[in-house]
Amino acid sequence: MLQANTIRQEKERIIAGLKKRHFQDLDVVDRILALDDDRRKFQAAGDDIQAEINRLSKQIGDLFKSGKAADAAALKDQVAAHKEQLKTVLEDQESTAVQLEELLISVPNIPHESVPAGRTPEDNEVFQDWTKPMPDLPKDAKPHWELAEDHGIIDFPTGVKITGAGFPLYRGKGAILQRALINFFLDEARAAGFEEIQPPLMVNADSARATGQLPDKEGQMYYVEKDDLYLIPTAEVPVTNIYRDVILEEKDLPIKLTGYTPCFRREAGAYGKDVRGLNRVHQFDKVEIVILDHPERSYETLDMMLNHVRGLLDKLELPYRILRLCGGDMGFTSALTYDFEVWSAAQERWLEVSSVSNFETFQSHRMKLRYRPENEKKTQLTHTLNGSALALARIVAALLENNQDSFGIRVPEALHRYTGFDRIP
RNA sequence: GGAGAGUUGGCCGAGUGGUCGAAGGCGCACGCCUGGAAAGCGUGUAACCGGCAAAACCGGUUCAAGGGUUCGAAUCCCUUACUCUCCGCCA
Repeated sequence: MLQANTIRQEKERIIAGLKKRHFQDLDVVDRILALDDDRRKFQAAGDDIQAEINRLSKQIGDLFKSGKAADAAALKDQVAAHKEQLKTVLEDQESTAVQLEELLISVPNIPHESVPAGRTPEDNEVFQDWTKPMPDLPKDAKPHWELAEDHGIIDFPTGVKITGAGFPLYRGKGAILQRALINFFLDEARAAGFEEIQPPLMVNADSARATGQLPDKEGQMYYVEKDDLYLIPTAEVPVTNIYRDVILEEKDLPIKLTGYTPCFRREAGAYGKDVRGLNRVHQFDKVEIVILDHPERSYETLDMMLNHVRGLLDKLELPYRILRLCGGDMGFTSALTYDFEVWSAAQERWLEVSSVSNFETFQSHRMKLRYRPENEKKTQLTHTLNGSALALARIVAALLENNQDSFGIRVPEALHRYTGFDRIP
């Protein structure tokens, strides 16, 4: 969430940014500034009254001690009058603050200057295209859900029986391939200097709010009412929240974390051929990378994360392209997002497998994640970044489809030491 | 799940109505001492909001969270969360 101060100081930039997002309610900016002014007026008034009450209370104490109870009683009446006054001021301040908070939380992050204009996914900029040849598939090439069934490695119907649609059941080499990919991704992240985290898979509302899933994506998360907990839609939530309400030292930055978790997403209302098989599921595995870094170098860090993901896809020998999301298609909390898409040869479409974003201070403000600059007293908000590195289900879809031949499926070499086999079946 | 005890600053810990943003210790920073270090000595060491664009300074808030009693609450009362101990259950 943006800070009222930032909006006051950089009003023009904020409005331009909101326009780029095609955010409708532009005069929310003026309403925020007006409420913020009110809030500060109420606070100044309240502080003055409270200071007077504090002063009088001290006097009363002194009077009692020196045995002048009658004088004290007169002052008590004064305090009582001030308290009445204070009560209404505090009520006004509180309701103003609540309204201000509601407005602030409704405002999305401001896009980075490099974010392309545009409204829909079609307007996203192809930041890096695939220039090498595409896989040459046999005439009777099959989509991954047929391949998976043929080779008995993913059992969709039994997943439906046990749980419901969108909960795939992996068997035999299919299950091993999952494990192999997870270990491969984790090892690569560790080699790149990320600390491995194994976080809780459920989070409380405070955590979901801090990273921005609440209130924006409430309907996307599975919610356990009895215990008031949410199943995580991504490791980003528990991993970033490690540093909620923390003040770091400047020298501690950057902090680089990685974690594998299953991810749970309700994906309500999604049906049809675009979501068949592994294209969109309610539970999938993902290795996430999270970085907390200094505001001055967060965009270099974003580039570094891009390189990390490129390396993974290169090693998996998958054709991919990178999109720079346009203002209208970016997530609510992000300032700049790159999506990685792999080519799914049998379906002849691109599948999103990674989303790498810089949130600047949007999450850290909600999260109260700060750092103390060297030799300075005042704390600053840290920048937070994260990316998938990588999400499994669609990677598996592409691996199966792109590497099929008339005998089965070839496993890319980088995975052999993890799978223990080089072909399916 | 049942019973009991707790929750105070970066950490440990004192504090049962005013002199408490909070003793003391540890840690950390700076200085003295030293050839250099350790030890010792001294000084300092929370966050947030507002006045204010910033610094100095001033005001306000914060002793798990929220509410209440009181002129005045870390301290008394209520609610909630969490932690620990014992019992029960258990991968």
